[in-house]
Amino acid sequence: MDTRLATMSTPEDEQDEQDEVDRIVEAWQRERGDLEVTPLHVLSRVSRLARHLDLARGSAFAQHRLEGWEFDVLSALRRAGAPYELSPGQLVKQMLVTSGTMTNRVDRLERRGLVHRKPRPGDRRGVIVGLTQEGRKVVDSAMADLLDRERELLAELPERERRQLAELLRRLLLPFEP
Amino acid sequence: MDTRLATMSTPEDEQDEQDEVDRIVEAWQRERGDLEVTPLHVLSRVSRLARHLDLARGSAFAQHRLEGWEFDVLSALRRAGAPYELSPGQLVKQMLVTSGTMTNRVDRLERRGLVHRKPRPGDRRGVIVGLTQEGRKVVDSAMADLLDRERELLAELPERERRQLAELLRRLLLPFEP
DNA sequence: ATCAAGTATCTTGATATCAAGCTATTTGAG
DNA sequence: CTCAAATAGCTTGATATCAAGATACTTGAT
Repeated sequence: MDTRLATMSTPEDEQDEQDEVDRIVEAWQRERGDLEVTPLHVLSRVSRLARHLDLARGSAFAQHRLEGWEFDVLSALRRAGAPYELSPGQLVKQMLVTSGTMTNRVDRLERRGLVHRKPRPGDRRGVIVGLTQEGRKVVDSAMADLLDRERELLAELPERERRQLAELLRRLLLPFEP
Repeated sequence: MDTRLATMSTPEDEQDEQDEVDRIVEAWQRERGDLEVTPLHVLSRVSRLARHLDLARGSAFAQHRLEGWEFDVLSALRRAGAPYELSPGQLVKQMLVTSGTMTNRVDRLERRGLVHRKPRPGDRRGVIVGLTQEGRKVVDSAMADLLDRERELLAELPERERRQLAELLRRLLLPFEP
């Protein structure tokens, strides 16, 4: 199959080449002409980009011996501000994971000395998770590296388009998190 | 905290309210004024939207008793066109998973009668994975439901903005998949 | 004062995933 | 023709995740 032909046949003449999603949409149109598959142009790209981003994050954190999910927990505590403490329940809400998952994450981070648990004063059901000094050091340097890596990925787009993109994504996101 | 105040203080006066990412960026700016955290405006939204999309996909597939990863495999076979066959290696390349993962996925789909394996003619190392009739029926109806659900999510944006968004995402994606 | 309902966290069992390595087969250099 | 390297798919062991439910405590209605 010659992709140059396909490029010629697109309605708007973008100078850019096809990406994987363009090929997927084309295949669906060939196979199921009866379906309106254009939503894939936006949402499949969101999924695929998130997947690549996840892999990039993984490599940015590797130097700090951190998994992506470990960073997520530490950074939530870090940006909460001094004294860098949150309950497991608050962490669960921010990360869209189950409580069992969070128990496991905190267990592991505690074993590595990056966070500590303490009883919550006045509510004996409750626990407070806090950053250790080591934890804060690690998350601060990992965050700097993550931002460097993210800036590289965004280098494709000039400032104006970045803002546009952020605004369009916000509008899709708002129904989920008002 | 009163979010109405925050809305007033944003530099550009968008009529929309804050989303979770705006709050995260604000928190980082408060805690680490020295870091340039604006990349999060795009990339954290991509991650979060992908997560929500994943959950939405899950509920769209539930009626068909399909997991998201099962649909991914079936749909790759479906859009390959008749006779709906691909090698495990081709499936691995399309989905960014390891070969062990794919073996497991195909095993499970085979047990459910949605795909079948057969030896590849002329190469005795090789295997060909193909859709069964049942598999094709299931993926066709699941795809229709998925697109319905995706259209709902995109209802926020008029056609013009959808195209814009797709084009901006393509530019970020191209370096990964030329 | 009592107790049902709600809340906060943890436990258990199942499973999808990955990294690393294994086996069988094909390819290509000499 | 021979054999090292490449390729294709599978196996194994470890782990992060989830769903469901257990445990312990708090709140609120009566």
